Amino acid sequence: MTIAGGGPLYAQVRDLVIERIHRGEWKPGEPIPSEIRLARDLSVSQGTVRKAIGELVADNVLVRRQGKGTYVANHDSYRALFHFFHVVADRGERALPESRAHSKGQKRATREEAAALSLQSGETVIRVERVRSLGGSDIIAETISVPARLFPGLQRLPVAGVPNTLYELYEREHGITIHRAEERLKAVRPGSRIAQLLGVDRDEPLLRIERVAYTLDGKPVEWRVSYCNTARHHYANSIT
Amino acid sequence: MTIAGGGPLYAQVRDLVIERIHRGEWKPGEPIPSEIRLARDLSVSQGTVRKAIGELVADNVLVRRQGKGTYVANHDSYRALFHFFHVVADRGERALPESRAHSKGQKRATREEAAALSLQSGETVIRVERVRSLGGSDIIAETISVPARLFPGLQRLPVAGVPNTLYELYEREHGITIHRAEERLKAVRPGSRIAQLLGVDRDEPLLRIERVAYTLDGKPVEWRVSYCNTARHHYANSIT
DNA sequence: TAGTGGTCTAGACCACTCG
DNA sequence: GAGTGGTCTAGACCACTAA
Repeated sequence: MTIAGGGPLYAQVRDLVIERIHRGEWKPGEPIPSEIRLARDLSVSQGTVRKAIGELVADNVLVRRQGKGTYVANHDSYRALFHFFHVVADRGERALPESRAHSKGQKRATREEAAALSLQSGETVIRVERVRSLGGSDIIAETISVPARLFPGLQRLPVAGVPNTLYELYEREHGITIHRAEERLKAVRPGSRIAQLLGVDRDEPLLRIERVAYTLDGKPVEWRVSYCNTARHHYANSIT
Repeated sequence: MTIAGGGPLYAQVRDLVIERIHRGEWKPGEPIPSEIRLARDLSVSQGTVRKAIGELVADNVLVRRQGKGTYVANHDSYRALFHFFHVVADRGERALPESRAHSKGQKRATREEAAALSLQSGETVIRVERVRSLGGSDIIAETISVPARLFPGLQRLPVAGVPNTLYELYEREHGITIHRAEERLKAVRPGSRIAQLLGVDRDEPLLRIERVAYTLDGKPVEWRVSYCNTARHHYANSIT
């Protein structure tokens, strides 16, 4: 272990752990070897392994459970709900939305999609359109685009089979873990199609949320544009 | 040091450091004692001090500078720009806005202000209204409310003297450090006053940003409602 | 009781800053 | 060269989990 590329030992250990997770050697929800075991295998001290793991825990890649072990984080509904979904009712509890996909297809990437996802010109994307509701009201209309080449088999999934929490699907079926995302928000007037889907007037202001989602190794893999009716809901953000 | 209240030693050290900063014993921009010095004074090992300081660095309370020392973080324009100000031009560099305050007064808190700032009924607030511009265009109209009791002397500041980066003023003049904030975003139609201030039509959708800002010890000290013209700008958010 | 993560110590050496 | 933070080690003991 002391021979590998530059940087401190703990950083090399950390990168090795990331590498093994990324290669699928250690899968989401499963435990990784104990700190003592890893230290012995890599010929470093437990403290060094501990520092490496500590960084990955802070970064939501691993989860420690005292007395049991250290696990690869898996992105269940709870994480999806509190981490990536920021639309909340003005009054009432935070809740996971219902989803109803109404369109799904494989197309050549538009210029916007190609730019957001760093695609070659002419690459194909799988595009899903759906409406999400909270407390029975349709609140969000969104279009989701992913590179077809990264999601083999997804094109054969029927529209009705598109799950509510897509990031779980990406992880479970395609081994792709969404790790971070960048969002851009604007207030806009809806086009006629969006207005119809949400049942609002053409002059009702909507919150437009554009999101690019990235994997653990920093590659963009999903582009999403959501139009949100914020009459009785809002987008919540914590700055820490 | 081994006698104090519950919890691990490093947590007690961490809380003690927070306490000394909060009491003004160690001020923003100044160095705190070295790790070795602290360890000796508190009769703990350097490793324990190091862990305590590490948490505070991760939390943006302290800043480490190798070879020099550990400093209490100070919220200069740079931090204000990249940490708390999220409105960015669609094209072009990230930039700090210009500000022009046009109203300032001391009033009884409205119900909304009292709720946001946990005020007693009848308490007074200082209220500032201003317009912020980016690249020469007026982009944001906002109202800022703070409890008068926490900002003595602020009421005597003339409107023209309201600085661009208020959080620096809070810290420098009143010893109040803004540590975190909660924001709620909506798309709305502007009222006539806001429309006039920003020079937009009454049916132009605006992004309404409501913010409550908190001190290091978790008390709300500022309430801010901003209306933002997002025709050529957007609100940027990173989810990590 | 065995195995895991969590805390704490003591000491070594390295990298950086500054006088 | 003295002082600071940064890395690494070795070992001890505690707290929690599960068989």
